[in-house]
Amino acid sequence: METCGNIGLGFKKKKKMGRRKLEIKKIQDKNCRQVTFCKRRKGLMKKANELSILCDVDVGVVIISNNGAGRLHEFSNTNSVTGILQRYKSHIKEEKEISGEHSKYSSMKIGELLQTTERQFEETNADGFAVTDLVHLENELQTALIQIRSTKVFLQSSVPCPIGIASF
Amino acid sequence: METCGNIGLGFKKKKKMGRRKLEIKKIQDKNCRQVTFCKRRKGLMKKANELSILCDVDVGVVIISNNGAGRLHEFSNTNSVTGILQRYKSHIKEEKEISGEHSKYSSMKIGELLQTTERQFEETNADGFAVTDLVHLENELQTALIQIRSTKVFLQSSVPCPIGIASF
DNA sequence: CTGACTATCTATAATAT
DNA sequence: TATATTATAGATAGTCA
Repeated sequence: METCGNIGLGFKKKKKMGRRKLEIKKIQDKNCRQVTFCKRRKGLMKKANELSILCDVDVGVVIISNNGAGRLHEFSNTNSVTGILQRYKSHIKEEKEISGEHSKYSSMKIGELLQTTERQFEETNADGFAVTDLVHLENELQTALIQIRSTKVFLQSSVPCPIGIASF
Repeated sequence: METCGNIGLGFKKKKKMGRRKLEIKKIQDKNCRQVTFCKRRKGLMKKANELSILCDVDVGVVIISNNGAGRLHEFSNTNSVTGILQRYKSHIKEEKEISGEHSKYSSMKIGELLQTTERQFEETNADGFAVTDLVHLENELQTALIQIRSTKVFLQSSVPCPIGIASF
């Protein structure tokens, strides 16, 4: 058996060899790539968590694996800028629960959501801007984005879209 | 001088001591926290880049430092889900160039943008969903989000908002 | 803030289970 | 697939420039 890394040596395996230097390029062996992905993903998340604690900063990490399903992995210590990714994740999870129940947002039609957002924006504008209103708008638009992305994914994969917008 | 890490030993400095184990909690000494932030941020970005190459996956990292300005640092090897953060970054950069010029989007009023998006969505719907249309919608909404976040930041910092929406 | 230096700590490649 | 092991490559704490 050859090494599965990027060294390209042809030697046969020995028991308990330690790590060897790794060239940074795509790992060709599929199995080894998966093992490395599992390890390094875990390591990256750990580093991100440590950085956020040690230095008191907000950190967000997203990883999307191409292997077939395009699975999403993420770390986030906060809910501000990276909050959209958390919501994205929970939305995907929600879709996988093929129970007929939908959240407040996923069961709303996108067109309605846009109209509501538009109306709320104008109302907000009449009284001048308020941060809380903008936060609300932000959430609305993020939700619309999530729905659009979901729809896009389902169209691309030719799978029936389970959320409310199918009724358009 | 004492060590500035999280060890809490009271010994005096010696020349060229190596690293010592670090407890994962907020580093109290401000200077040392900054140095560690600089190092570990760099390390995290490197790891993220390596992971994306070695394992052929999409990786996005965002770091927002609280220290005063709330600066944004990021890594992204792709433009898909994390693309919004890249655009966010470039938008912030653009704002810092206080030249009177605005991009196509930043000079558009949010209300107009929402109406345009709404209209485009309905037109798209008439012919059924198309991925390219959804991509376009996605971009529109992301831009609206960016503007809302910008406005929010400027409101919170009590600084005049330089982009087009101030005319509302 | 960055950039070295160096001793040490930590992550992880190869491998086996 | 995920985890365990072990030797080693790589990251970095403390420090100075």
